Amino acid sequence: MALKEESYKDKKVITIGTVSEITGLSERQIRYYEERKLIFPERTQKGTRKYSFNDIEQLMEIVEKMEEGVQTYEIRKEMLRKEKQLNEKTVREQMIRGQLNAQFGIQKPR
Amino acid sequence: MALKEESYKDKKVITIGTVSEITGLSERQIRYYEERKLIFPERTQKGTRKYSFNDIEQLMEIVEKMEEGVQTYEIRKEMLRKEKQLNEKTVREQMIRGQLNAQFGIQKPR
DNA sequence: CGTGTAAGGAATTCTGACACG
DNA sequence: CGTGTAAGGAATTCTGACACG
Repeated sequence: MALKEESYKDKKVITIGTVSEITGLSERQIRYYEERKLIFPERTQKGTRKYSFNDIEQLMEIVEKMEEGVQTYEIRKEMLRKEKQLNEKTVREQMIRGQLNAQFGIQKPR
Repeated sequence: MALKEESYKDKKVITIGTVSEITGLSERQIRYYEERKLIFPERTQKGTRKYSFNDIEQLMEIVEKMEEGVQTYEIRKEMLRKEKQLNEKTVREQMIRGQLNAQFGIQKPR
């Protein structure tokens, strides 16, 4: 798995002006979508927002939904739903892994 | 090839303050290494420097060299040398590809 | 609801220069 | 050579609010 590359995608290093340029959204819009809990930038010590490439992709998706007339609240619900599914999937996988380990896994030496 | 991921690495989106934070270098140092042609940030319309993750990695390497007592001029020479090697390799590969194409490649229909 | 805008302040970035060495 | 710093100006970002609807 390209873990190293992923770290670039998730690192919050981009200022709002640059995000605005890339996405074509106004800073007002970007801050508003944060208010509606659709994106979660980090803050520097002085309070400046920092976004990741992932945030930018998320914003692109939001733009598409908005163009379809979907409201921010609906977009948020959809996000939460998908997150929940992902969590359930992870739990399921870990349970299976746990059972496999119990039967065939490496045991601690006694 | 992970082209999409590479695009994150090469995209110039990070301001000098953030680069300074990540690398531990002062802004003065970062600007100086640019003056010595060791890194090549882009500029916004208003003149603000923008760096990529690649630039940050390059800076990390520069730091190591500097700690070994290597001067910026030497580091630059090394960079140019490596670049030249890469170019020669590419040319060589393309020549081989060209020859293969001439003998076995897809021909334009007559 | 989603977004524009003017307002005032704080933080960021830029350049050219002086300093030390 | 490599880096710190004070200087002055320009551009960025932030928040809370009013506006339209």
